[in-house]
Formats: sequence, structure tokens, C-alpha cells
Amino acid sequence: MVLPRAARTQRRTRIQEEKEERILEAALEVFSANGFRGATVDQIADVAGMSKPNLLYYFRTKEAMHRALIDRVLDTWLDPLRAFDAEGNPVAEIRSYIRRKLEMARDYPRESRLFANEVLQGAPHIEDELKGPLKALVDEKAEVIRAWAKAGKIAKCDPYHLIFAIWSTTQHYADFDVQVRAVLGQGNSGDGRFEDAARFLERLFVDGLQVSEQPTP
Amino acid sequence: MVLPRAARTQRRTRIQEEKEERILEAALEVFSANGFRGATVDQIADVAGMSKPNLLYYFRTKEAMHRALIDRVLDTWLDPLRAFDAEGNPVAEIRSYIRRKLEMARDYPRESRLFANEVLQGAPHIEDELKGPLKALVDEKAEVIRAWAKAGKIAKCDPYHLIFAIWSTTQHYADFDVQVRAVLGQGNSGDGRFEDAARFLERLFVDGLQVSEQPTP
DNA sequence: TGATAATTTGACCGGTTGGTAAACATTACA
DNA sequence: TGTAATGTTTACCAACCGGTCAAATTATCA
Repeated sequence: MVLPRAARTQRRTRIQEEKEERILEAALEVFSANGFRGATVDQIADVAGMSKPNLLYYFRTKEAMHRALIDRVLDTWLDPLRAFDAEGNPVAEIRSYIRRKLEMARDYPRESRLFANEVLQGAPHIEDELKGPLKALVDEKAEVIRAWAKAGKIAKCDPYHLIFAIWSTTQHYADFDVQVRAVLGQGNSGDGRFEDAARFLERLFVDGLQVSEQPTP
Repeated sequence: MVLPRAARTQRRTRIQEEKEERILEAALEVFSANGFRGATVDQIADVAGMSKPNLLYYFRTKEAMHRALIDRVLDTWLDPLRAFDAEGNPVAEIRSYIRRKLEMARDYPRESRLFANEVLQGAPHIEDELKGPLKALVDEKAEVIRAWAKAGKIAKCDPYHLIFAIWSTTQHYADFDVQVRAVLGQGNSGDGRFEDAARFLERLFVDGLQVSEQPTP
């Protein structure tokens, strides 16, 4: 038998587990850095440390690899939004969502760039995911936010644009990392910018920029 | 003589002006939608309505086209930040900067995506621009913001991260357009989302989300 | 152990890509 | 108008790309 894994129904062997793992790790590295079209199968095979035909034995096409990667990563990528709790304290929930998203940008920048590349170029491979599960989840959480606003627990605002604002400000530190580093200059070898960003963003989203009315005695 | 334009020093002919214009317009269309590596010279020639060798007569290489495009676009792209006025009213300046950046995202999304593609993939072609002119301009405006904060005209905050936040929230509507549309659902054929975004962002940056202490009589 | 299935490899293929060569056409201008 | 410079096209190339194939190697297990 020479059927590659995708066509098999039996349980996967140890070798399959290991190789597919290595391939998807390499695919994440290469796709996130170059986009789908910019990535080459040779490059992925090289990073994965195997020959191209060997790689294509496990994933028959470049598209199949990309799809498997997207499926695997999208779920965990949306976890922070799922953790958004309707029962919690509104301001605290938003703060911790920002913090979690910033941690993701710091710890999983490749995943962020994978999606950014895709969406930026018109989302040709993940349109269904955007209009389906993503929209459904956002709709659900937007309703939570709307209820908070209605109850006077946070300022009245468009919940969708609030979510967009949190996404964009936090993912910016992953997707535009080189620009952030270039502008901040050297001397930021560590992750200090993430702590500064967290401080700034939590403050921004809660209080805004206007000077708060201090009791003027 | 068969020297292409780049090597010539004499004034450019009418034909050169026209063709280079058409080429850069086509290049913007194609590079912004596919990134540098994803774009093909054939594709750009096609959009420009000329043969590939003809195109390569005006720009000797794909890289030369890309560079010319970047040089041309970067300047206008930074105009809104340059307009940031140290003498103006701080909160009003920030509001109008947000508004201007949103208008750019609405009216020039291709320019935004051109840079986003580039930066996302490590800025291999514009590293110098980021570390040079861009950083210089941001440094200058950050100083203005810092002075405002010090004078108590706006809340104390990190000026660099404030600029990042304005960039990311506004450019999000150009760079992640398909995702924004997918999440908002159909029925957004017009530009209504930009007005909603403007309302939300101006409010966010000025007041934050916390309910403002209303005079409770 | 031996046979069978799973895995790996090198050689290769057709299509695409960025770019070139040279002949041909057009324009500018003395 | 004549001619030299400028502009355009056809044909082409070498490198690269995603993917195939058949043969060789290794793992599995009766």
C-alpha cells in the first residue's frame, strides 16, 4: 500500500504522528514568514529536515498542508475570546482579554502572522472559517458586550468595533514586530515592549487619554 | 541607445511619464494584493496593459519597480503624522489624526496593504525606511505627545504605544478588510463601517470604556 | 525469520517565473 | 524629410516550482 495518510482510516503510527508534527511545525515557520504563495514546499521540507517527496507522502499537496495547519491553529487562536465571561466584571474581563491577547502575540507570533498573511491577501483559503465559526463567536461575545453597555456597566459603544480594536492593537505587536522594533530602536532585546504595551493598552481602553477630573479643592 | 530610464539623466519624455505612471499604478494593485514574492511581472504587465518586455524596459527588475513604488507611496502615507501639530489642542489633534488615518484606510487601502505585506514578512525591502525616516518622524511626534502629557493636557502615557495603537486600529480597516466584512456580515456594501469605526475610536481614545462619573444629583 | 506493509529517496516532468536578445516600429528633431 | 534615439514586440532561456514515479529501504508482526 502506498496510500498517504489522508486516505487511510486506521489509527496512525508513531512515525506518522512524529512526522506530521514536524511538518506542521515547519509549515507554520515558513507559511507565517512568507505567506501561502511565497512559501515553497522545498523550503518547508528543508526546515522539517526531510526530502520533498517524503513530505508529500504525508501531505499530498501544499494546500493540504496549509489547511491542516489552519485547522489546527485557529482553535487555539480563538481561545482567549472564548474565555470572555458574561458573568465576570466587565472592565476586568476586557482587561484580561487584552492581557491574554498580548501574551499570545508575544508567545505565538507565527500563528498571528499566519492569519494576517492570509487575511491581508483576501483570505482565499479561510473565507469559510471567517464567515462561519469566527463570525458566530464574535456575534455571541458582541451580544455580551452590548448587554454590559445597556446595563450601564461600561460605556455605550459598538461591540464589534471594540473587538476589532482589541484585536488590532494587540496583534500589531506580532504582525508588525519589525516595525515596532525599528521605531523603538535598539536596546529592546527583551520583551519589555510587551509590558509597556500592556500598561498602555489597559489604561487606554479603561480611561482613555483625557485627563481625569481630579477633585480640584 | 537602449538604456532604460533608470540609467538616463536627461529629462523624461511624455511617453515615459505616462507609462511609468501606468506601471506604478498596476504595481500597486498587484503588490498590495499579493505581496512582493506573490506578485508576478506578467501580472503587473497585464494590469498595466502592456507586454512584459515593454514593462521591463521602464523598470529593469521587479525589485526596481517595488522600490520606486515604495519611495513614491511612503511619503504621502506619512502625511497625516506630519500634520500632527504641537501647537494645537492635544485631544483635538489626536482625534483628527485618527480621523485622517481612517480616511486613508478607506480611500487608499492598497497603500496600507502594500506596507502591511512588507512589514509582515520582515520588511526585507524597506528596513532602511523604517529605521531612518519613519523612526525619525515618530521620535519627533512622540516628543510632542510626551510634552503634552507632562503639561497635564492629556493623560500620562507612553507616546510610542499611543502611536502604535492609532496606527493599528485605523489600518486594521484596510489591512483586514475581508475579515471586518466577514464578521460584520452582509448589508455593509457601503462605507458605513468607517463612520462607525470613527465614532467608536474617537470615543475610545478620549474617554475609554469606563462609565464616566455623571453628576448624580 | 520471512513476507508484507510503510516509509524514503533520486530522477524526473510540465508549467511558471524573472529576465534577455535582437529585430522591428515609432517618435523627436535638425 | 532623413536619421538617430526611443519605444515595442516576438522568441527565447535558465532557474524554480509543485508534484509524480518507481525503485530502494525500513518497520511490523505472524
